[in-house]
Amino acid sequence: MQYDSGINRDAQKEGNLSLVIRALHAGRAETRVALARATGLKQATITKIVRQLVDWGLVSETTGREAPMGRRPMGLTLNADRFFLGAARINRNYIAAAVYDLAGTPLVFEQADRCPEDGAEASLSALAALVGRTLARAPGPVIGLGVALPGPFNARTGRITLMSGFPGWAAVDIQKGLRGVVDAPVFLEHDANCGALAELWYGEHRRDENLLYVVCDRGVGAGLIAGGRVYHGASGYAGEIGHTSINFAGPLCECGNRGCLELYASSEALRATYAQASLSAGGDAPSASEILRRVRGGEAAARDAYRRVVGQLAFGVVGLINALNPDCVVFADRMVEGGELFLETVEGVLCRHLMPEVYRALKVSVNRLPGDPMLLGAGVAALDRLLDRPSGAFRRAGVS
Amino acid sequence: MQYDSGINRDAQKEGNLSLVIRALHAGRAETRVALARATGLKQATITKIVRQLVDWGLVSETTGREAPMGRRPMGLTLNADRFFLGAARINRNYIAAAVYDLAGTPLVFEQADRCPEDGAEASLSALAALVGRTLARAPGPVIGLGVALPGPFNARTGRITLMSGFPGWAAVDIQKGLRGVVDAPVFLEHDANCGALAELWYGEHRRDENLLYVVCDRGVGAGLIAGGRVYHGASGYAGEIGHTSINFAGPLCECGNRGCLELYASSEALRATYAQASLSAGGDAPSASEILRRVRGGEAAARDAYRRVVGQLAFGVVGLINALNPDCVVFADRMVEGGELFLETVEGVLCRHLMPEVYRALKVSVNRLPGDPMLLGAGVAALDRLLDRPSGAFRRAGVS
DNA sequence: GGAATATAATACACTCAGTAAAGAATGTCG
DNA sequence: CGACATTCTTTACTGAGTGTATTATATTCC
Repeated sequence: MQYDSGINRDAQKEGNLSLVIRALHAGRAETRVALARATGLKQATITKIVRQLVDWGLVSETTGREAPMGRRPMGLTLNADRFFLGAARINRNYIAAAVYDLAGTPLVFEQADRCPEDGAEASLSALAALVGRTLARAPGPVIGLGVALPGPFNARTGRITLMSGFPGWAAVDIQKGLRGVVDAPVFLEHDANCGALAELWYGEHRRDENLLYVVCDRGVGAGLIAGGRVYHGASGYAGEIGHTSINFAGPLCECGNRGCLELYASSEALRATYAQASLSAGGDAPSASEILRRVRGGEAAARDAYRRVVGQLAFGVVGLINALNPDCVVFADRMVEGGELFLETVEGVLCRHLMPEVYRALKVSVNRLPGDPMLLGAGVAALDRLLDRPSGAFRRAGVS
Repeated sequence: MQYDSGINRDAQKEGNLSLVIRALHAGRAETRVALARATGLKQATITKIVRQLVDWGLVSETTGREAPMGRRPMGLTLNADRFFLGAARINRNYIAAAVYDLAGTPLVFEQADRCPEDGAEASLSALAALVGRTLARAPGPVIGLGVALPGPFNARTGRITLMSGFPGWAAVDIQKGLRGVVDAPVFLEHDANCGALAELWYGEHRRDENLLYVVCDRGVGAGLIAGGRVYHGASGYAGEIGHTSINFAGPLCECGNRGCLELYASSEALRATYAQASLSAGGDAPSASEILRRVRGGEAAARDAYRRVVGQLAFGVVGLINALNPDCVVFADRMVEGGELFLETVEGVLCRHLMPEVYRALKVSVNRLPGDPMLLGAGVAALDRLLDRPSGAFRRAGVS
């Protein structure tokens, strides 16, 4: 396994380029002097680097804001509309593709239902076609394609390693299957990590280095950012908390374990809890979306069931927070759509079960990004990795 | 907050120096060519760097092993006995100090009982005196002092932030208190992280990048290595799993939560379980050490109690493993001293409660380092951080 | 207005970490 | 011995970052 690799002259330059681009994107600096301060590099160096970025068309100079004294600094802005990011997503229910600009604005978006019975080969072809169509409508050069996968994957082989509901997918090389339709590098990422990245780049937590992104719909998973970088763990299973037991005497799960979090905190759990509580076992249990509508509408039984299930989700997340001590936790996906009751319940549980010192320092929030945050995050994942070698990404595409 | 800082020429050089030293220490390369391959740097560069290290006295050339053809390579060895590491530890029960060489061999060791009633100021003075005495007996230059602390601390202020059994300690600046008695930089680290570092540098897991080090005695905690670096989390509380609830209907804990792991998996829990099971509630419950002796001796009641408590510990760790997906888990401290029964029990629980893909890739082991692994780890913590700027550490001390 | 001052950005010579290329050193093999 | 093969060093070179002086542009104060 390749350990850390040495810093040759190339790595030095690329690293500093990346650093400057990231600082500009995050709004951590808007002038050359500020960049020098933020990076620790000297002004002369920043001048050189910025000139490079301006040459590529990635950065523009604007009239800077007023200064109390001295020469007014030139403002620097990342041009969001000159390079574009491709994004794709495979889900239990659908496949989707999009093109984003560097500000995270979706410019093209397409979605299609997934046909699980089609088999992996055919589904991958369908996704490739969808992606090809979408990226063809991009208004400019697409520098990379990110793919949000519904579960852990093997980064070396480009294959999903485990995912109920995706039989046969372990046999297809997703990265390879998409490389043909795109004239840019393709990057795979777990969708929960995509969500975390989207939050880190475009959400309310851009300054945080340690972020926990909890996804809860039919399953429960988490994306992890540690020290500003995605954390995958040894084999890509970091954050797979859905099958962590929160009750060792609980009911049997399909995974063979007992009392898994998914049995207590998921859309299915919500349906079961609601059906049982409302005693309406006569008819079919309403869908999770319907129950969530009733929660927002104020129906007492729905709210009770929701409170209970969300409380159990929060209880499961307590263990994660104690393990990771993140700066912030963001919840996302369908289960958060119960209105203000969600955060109320979660914060109540966290307050009771976390150590006070940890709870006080913790920021808890719900996804507020418009659109599909994990699809956006797929684009971010591509950008994040492209910034390991910025010149490779922007120089070529910039010459137009 | 200082984000990533730019790579100036200095950082480049120091980074590559560090990389070479780490590669040599880990035995990942023993010749210049191997170093070039391992780091990605060119041979000419390695020649320069190695010359520097030889000048400092850190590296020696040996007669290399035979080669099938061509010139025989010169072997390179890290001189373990030219620079030395100071280590200190504060614990519930004792304070300790030691001097290690770079091979992790203890050369000087002193220990003293802690007097909790003395107050923080006096205890710190006692520790400082102990450290001073110990380091004075070092056979050569001590390049840094690492201090293993019994709980989370604030790296900025040098203060313990929370620790039951350490009243008043939040008010004293430990780093400052020790800086006076040592003519070298002082570094603080959580003792669980120290253990993890010791395992990473001198244990059986030197090639692993993600390591989980579980410490269990009167309390339960964990040290985390992510991507080869210690992971602290947002405020140093990462790995504090002792007060994670594994049973939301469990008994009340002193922390205010219910069913905390510490109530089920600790030396106190072992005593309680054993006392209850053996029905010997008439007399005093035997000490944990005594029970562990009986476990090794084969007493059925002791083994039953031990199995149960260790099983609960493992159950608590399952959540951590699912969250982090480490390459390996190492258990340490008093609770592992039950002989082969420990690993048997732990592996049984992990096998049942982890996802098969995660369990299969996971290495589980028990601390086998001689002596006090966390005291050794304190020294490693110092070394690890000194290697952020190797020239600062070795150049000065090398001129003798 | 004009001088003094302050801040931003650039120009230019310079430093030195890393490198390409050639050569020296040291081994095996026929 | 000479023909390889491999390791290590030397030399001249490249170029990223930098110190310093200079230029550009603002405010302030007389």
